Amino acid sequence: MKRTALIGELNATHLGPVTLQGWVTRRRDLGGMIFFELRDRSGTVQVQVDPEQTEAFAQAGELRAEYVAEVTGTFSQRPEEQRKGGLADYEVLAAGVQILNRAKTPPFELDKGGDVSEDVRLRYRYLDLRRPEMQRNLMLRSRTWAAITEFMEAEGFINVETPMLTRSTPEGARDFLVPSRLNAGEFYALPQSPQLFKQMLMMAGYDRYYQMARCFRDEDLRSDRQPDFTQLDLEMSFVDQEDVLEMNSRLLQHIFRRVLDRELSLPLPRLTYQEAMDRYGSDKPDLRFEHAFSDVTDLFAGGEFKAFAGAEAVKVIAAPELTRKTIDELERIAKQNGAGGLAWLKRSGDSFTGGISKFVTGITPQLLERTGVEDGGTLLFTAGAWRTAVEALGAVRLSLRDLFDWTAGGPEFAPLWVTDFPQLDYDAESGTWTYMHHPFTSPHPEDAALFGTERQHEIRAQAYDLVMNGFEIGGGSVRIHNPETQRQMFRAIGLSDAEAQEKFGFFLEALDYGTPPHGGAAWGFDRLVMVLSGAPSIRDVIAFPKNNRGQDLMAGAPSPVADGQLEELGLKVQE
RNA sequence: GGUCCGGUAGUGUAGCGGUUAGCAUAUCUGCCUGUCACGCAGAAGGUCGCGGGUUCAAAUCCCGUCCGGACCGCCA
Repeated sequence: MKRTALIGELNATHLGPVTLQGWVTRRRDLGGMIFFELRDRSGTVQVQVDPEQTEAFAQAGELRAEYVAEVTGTFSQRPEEQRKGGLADYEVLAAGVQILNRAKTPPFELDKGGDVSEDVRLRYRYLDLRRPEMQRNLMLRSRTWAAITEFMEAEGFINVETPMLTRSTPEGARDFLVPSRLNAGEFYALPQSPQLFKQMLMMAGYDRYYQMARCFRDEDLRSDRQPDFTQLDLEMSFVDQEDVLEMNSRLLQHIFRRVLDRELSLPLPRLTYQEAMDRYGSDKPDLRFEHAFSDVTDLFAGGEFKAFAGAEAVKVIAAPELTRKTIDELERIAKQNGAGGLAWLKRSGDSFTGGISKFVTGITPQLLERTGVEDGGTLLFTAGAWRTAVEALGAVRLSLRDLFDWTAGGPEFAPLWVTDFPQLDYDAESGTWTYMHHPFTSPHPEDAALFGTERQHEIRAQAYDLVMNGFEIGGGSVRIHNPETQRQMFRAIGLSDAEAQEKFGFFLEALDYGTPPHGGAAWGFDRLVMVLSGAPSIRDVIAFPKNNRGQDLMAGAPSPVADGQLEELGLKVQE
């Protein structure tokens, strides 16, 4: 290799002859003298070419953006008045400039890449990925991966791979299916997660397992969701919930040290699901700022404002002064998140005006006291069923965060555990019960007796989520290891023993052969890297992501396939 | 499936009933020996996403459609 150093590694010790290779970022041709910037993944340095170097000068005149070039010359300090700090204190005086390859004019200017529409960036992803910002993200991703495996190996976890071609189970997300040529008419499914496999590894005695697992879910995309994504999957035997939380907290601490060079103090804050929902309207609250709700159900109960009088919950959040237009916009958000409306009040001195002010004359002092709203500020209310009221106001809280930059001045990272998720969730539309986490989650021992009773919605699961900055970074649970409890759980979600046998027979069978108590977690690796890097979208930390429609605009996937391919698989595409 | 925002030279944008469709940058040409988002002068570059409608006249108003993004549904 002719290259003597990566550009970003250059420092005072390199003064003297160097050979560098990279891409041309920018050329400044002064006529009698040419400067250009040479860039590789580690950094950028200025190259100076004097006309006395006839050959080099001629070559430098040919350079254009994104040409690949090799420079030999002398790494030197710039004239004193031209030093701009760091690598900009130095420059390379070129003796030779060689064009290694030419480049077409790029479809967008790389140093404006952040402002270019994302479909253009995705179409030319290999150019987008040349941008220093993207290279930083992918290098941070690599360091995060390394920190994880380093920690897991040191903690005695065993890395085991599980199949990518597996069996479709109707639970959870929609499966990606893969037709089987050797078994015409039958399909594999790509794994939504290695859940059952990792539990069987526990049964098999590998009492600490981990894997960086690719997972696949055929659901609609979001800025933090891709159809194929990466999980840190882990599972431990002979542990209780505290053991799992403790180990995972130390893992996060380790990642912070290695990747961000920051000290994270443990234990992490915790909220129960109930508390998180009640105060912040989310099971993944953004705690970089407070702005919790106040409960004012009692103040309105039986009062003259009929919409609130009989509500299960009336919640209020204090906001700065808002225009009617902003309130209307927030109401739209509240409604989209299930609320019937968004009531409001404006504080003027020691009273309220506007909105529902004529209904609150009797309770003004209590409202002022409980919300602490500033003079001129606005109170925003939702009411109704508890979960609807808090979820809608939670969405409003996040809109206010973005509107008023509420995270400014707060901590950059706010990780916490959310615990005690409900075991079961009632789906009003279908009138059925379903699991909240997944059907292998163990209930709290003291709640298990409620299975099959009217109070089964009160069963708390030994399930937990790791939340950071309003994103669910990971989650997991203590699993059911008792076959009878597993059957109870299946019955509770409407699966008969026969149906359970049909869908999960192999798993239930394994459960009967001596299953240790076990529990674990899965981390959304892409999301973790997104939050650590401060990127606004998961797509910014994935090398080749898909757009909102699940398309890879560069490779052109998905695509039609040849008739012959379909035939071989025994498939026919419906017109 | 739904709601909202957007689609105008390669890129980013202005224009919102009558413009030669403006600006910046990139590109090309010429000049320029300390620039660093180099500068200066010039040139080229547009089916205003697509289709229909209203109008004397549509980038602009209306309807439909396609495309991108955010969110709801969905995602254990």
